[in-house]
Amino acid sequence: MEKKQSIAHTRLLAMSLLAGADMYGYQMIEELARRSDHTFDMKEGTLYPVLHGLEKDGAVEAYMKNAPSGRSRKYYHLTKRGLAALKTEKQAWNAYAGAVNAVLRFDAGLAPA
Amino acid sequence: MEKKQSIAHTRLLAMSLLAGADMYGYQMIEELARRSDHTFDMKEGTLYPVLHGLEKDGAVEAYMKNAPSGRSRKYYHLTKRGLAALKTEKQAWNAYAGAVNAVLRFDAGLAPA
DNA sequence: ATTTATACATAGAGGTTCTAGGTATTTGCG
DNA sequence: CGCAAATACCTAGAACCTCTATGTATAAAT
Repeated sequence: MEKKQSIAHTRLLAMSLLAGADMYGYQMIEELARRSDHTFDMKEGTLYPVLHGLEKDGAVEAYMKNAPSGRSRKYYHLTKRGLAALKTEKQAWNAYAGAVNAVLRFDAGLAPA
Repeated sequence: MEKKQSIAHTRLLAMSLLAGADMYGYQMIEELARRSDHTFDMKEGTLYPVLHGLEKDGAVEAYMKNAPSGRSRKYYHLTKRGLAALKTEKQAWNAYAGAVNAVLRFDAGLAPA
């Protein structure tokens, strides 16, 4: 019974990655692992459907581009709409994380007043 | 199509509440809303099954107690085992939140080096 | 040459939260 | 008092999300 890794907020993380530069899926997984110091090890079966969903929502646009090797890769670009969605989801994340921390602090006996 | 509120980490929040004092389910929902400044509005259909799961795992113990009104309430108490689980899940939350923030900071152009 | 890594993709399993419904007691209000 | 609202518990099934497992194909490594 392996423990599930629980990467919620996949959309947020994906859009955040694409805010810096266009990337292809496989690259995003590697970058995410690197930037999170391997806390995140997102699976392909998780990311690709999310990317397709973002594309359907108009948050990202895909285009094919050849690597120097000649290999074809599918790059994703964050659209203006996607940038707006990212901003919204960042705020939601901050509210969520802040609320969890508030509850945890409370139990630690650091209740305000 | 109402947006789902996504309260992951329900177990963590529930155990954290019980770390401060024994509580009954309905009270936990109210307390959670209060301490999170209404960021969390947990549903009964979410909490009760989670409490039953915690009980099955030995993380909490339940007992009935009458309110002054005479009404019977089911209180939950965090066990030693539950306290240990809380500690573990707190660390997991901190790692998770830290990793998300690291990725978000990266996109903000604050990459280290 | 054959294995490994890269790169994309989807179906189905398993887990989590919500919706929606049910039951019962207590409080508030006209 | 009578009725509505709030309190308090509970569960089944819908909906959603992530993982496992698998498939295909190309490039790199040995």
